[in-house]
Amino acid sequence: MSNQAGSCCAPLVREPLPADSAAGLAVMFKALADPVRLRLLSLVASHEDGEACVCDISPTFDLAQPTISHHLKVLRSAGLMDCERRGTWVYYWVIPEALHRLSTVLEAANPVSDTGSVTV
Amino acid sequence: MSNQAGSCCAPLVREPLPADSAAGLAVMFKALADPVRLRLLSLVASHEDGEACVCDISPTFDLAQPTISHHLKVLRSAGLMDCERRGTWVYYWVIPEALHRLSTVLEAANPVSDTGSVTV
DNA sequence: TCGTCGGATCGATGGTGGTCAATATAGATG
DNA sequence: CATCTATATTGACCACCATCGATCCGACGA
Repeated sequence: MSNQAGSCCAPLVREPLPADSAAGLAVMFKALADPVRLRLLSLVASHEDGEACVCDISPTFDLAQPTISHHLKVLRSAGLMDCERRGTWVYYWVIPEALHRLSTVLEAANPVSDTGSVTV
Repeated sequence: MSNQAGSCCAPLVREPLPADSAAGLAVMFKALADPVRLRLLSLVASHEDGEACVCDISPTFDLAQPTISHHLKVLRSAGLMDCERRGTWVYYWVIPEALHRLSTVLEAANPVSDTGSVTV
């Protein structure tokens, strides 16, 4: 839910961002606006097979277990991750398309090529 | 300040994000975690010559003037924008390198090829 | 069936953030 | 100097959020 894919993928330096697109993007950026969640995302994404169970990544943080669970839920609600239960453990993985969309939105008009010349 | 350029530019899906890098990135993502600021950034960046004075973009929002000023300050403190006074008006512009860094960090390892197969 | 373990949910709390009215500052103009 | 305009700063208010302890649920093993 809350995935308004499609018209919100133009780099925001190219044309003014519509208000509704901005609202949707803000939800995702808000999910990234926390050091713990950034590290959680990175740990899961860079883990073997691109997925990890909570017990693998929890010990990395000096945080109570409900706090980790809360952050994972935020990332999942924002559409950045998904999870699945396998027996006793719950595995999380990153949704690459979500990251890709955000990456595209942030692309600069002139991606700092090595020419060094600016517009003119 | 708070610009630790260099080691924080590897896509976070490639390797676990160090805690200090995560803290720095979180500051920037936090600045983007608001619809008004996303639209402000986009309006300025897509404006003529890549810069705009506050009076150009303020009327777009139904917000009080101090609120706009506050959001612009957040974006500037995060290193995403800079500004300069020219006579009566203050002009803002986006720092492309900052956007580029964030864009790089969010790059997916496998940019969603159509194969659908995972890894291997 | 019972106890244990992994993980999610609930409720509370302290801190942070978005917003505004009021005020201050800086430049332009008379 | 007086005054107007454009923008920033201050202080306050309310909402939201990160965190925790307590509790609950689902799966496994004895």
